[in-house]
Amino acid sequence: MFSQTVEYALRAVVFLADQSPEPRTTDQIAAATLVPKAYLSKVIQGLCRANLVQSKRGSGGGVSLVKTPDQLSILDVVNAVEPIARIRECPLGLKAHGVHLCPLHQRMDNALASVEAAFRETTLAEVLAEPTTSYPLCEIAPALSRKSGTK
Amino acid sequence: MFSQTVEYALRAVVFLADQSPEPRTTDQIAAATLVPKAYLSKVIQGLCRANLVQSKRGSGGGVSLVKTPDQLSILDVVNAVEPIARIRECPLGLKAHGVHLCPLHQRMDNALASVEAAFRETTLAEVLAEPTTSYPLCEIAPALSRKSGTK
DNA sequence: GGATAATCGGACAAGCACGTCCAATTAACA
DNA sequence: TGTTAATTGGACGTGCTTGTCCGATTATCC
Repeated sequence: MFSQTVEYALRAVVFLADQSPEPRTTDQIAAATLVPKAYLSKVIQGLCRANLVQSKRGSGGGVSLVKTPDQLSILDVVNAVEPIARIRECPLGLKAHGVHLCPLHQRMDNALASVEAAFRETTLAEVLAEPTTSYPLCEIAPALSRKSGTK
Repeated sequence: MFSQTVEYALRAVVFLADQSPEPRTTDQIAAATLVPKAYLSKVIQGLCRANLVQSKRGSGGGVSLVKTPDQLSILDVVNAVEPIARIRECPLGLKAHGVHLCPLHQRMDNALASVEAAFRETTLAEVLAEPTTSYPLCEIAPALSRKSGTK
C-alpha cells in the first residue's frame, strides 16, 4: 500500500532527524537504514527538490534536514515523494452531479483522509522521543547511532 | 494509493451487488463501470478465484455475486484482489527486539489499520442503500441501471 | 447437432517502479 | 594546485501493473 520509495524516504528522514542538525552522507544513511545506496541517492534527490533536505557536495558534504524534527510531520515526507491522492471527483469522469462523490468513492476517500490525518499529527521529533524498546530503524542503539561530540 | 485493479474490482462488485442476484456479462459490467473490457475480465477472474463471484460460461451466462450484498464488506473485495499488507515485523528485517515495531513503523501500521477498519465496517448493501444524490458508479440513474422485471 | 453467446487462458506490449552503474561535477583539505 | 570525498544526472536493466487480442472452451437455445 505504501510504496518502497515512501518507506525508504521515511527511513532516511528519520535517521537524519536523529542526527539533526548534522549532515550525513548517503553512504552513512544507507548503512543505517539498510536502503540500497544507489537507489537511496535518487530518493534523496527527490527530497531535495521538495526542499525537505539540503545536500552539500564535495568532501565534508552530505545531506541534512532543512527544518528541525519537530517542524516536520510524517505527512510532509510522504507528500514530498508520493502525495496521498485524495479523491476529489468521480473517477468515472462523469460530472452528472458536480462535486459529490458516490458512496463508494466517498468511503475510499474517507480511508485516504484517515491516513492523511494519522500522518499529519505525528512529527519526526515525536517519533524519536517516544519511549519504547524499539528505537526507530531498529538496528542501532540510540547511544551508538548518535555521533559523540555532536553540538 | 489504491491500485487501479482495486478500483476496478470495487466498481464491478458494486455493480453486481446492485443487480444482485442476477448475473451480468463482462460486457455489461464494463459498460456500466467504464472499465476496459478486456482488463476487467482479468480482474473478474481474480474475484472468481477468491470465491467472491461466480461465473457461468455460455449463452445466458455471466458473473454474479456468491453472497448477498449485506454479507460483503468493501474490505472483502479489497483483500481479494490486493490484500492490505499490515506491517507485522520490522521491515529492516532485524529481530533485535522481537515483535515490537519501532515508532515509525508502528505509525505506518496504524494508518493501515485505520484503512482496514474503514473498509471493514461498510457492506456493499450499505453503499447502495445510502441516501445520496450520487448513485454508486455515478453514471446511471438507479431506475435505469436496474433491469425491469428482475425478480 | 449446429449456431450462438459467453468465459478462460495465454501471448503480447507499453509504461512505471525499483535498482545498478558510471562519468561529470563540486567542494574541502593538505 | 592536486587529491580526495561527496552529490548529480543519465543510461540501462528487470519485473510488475495495466491493458489488448485472440483462439479454445463451455453452455444455451433452436
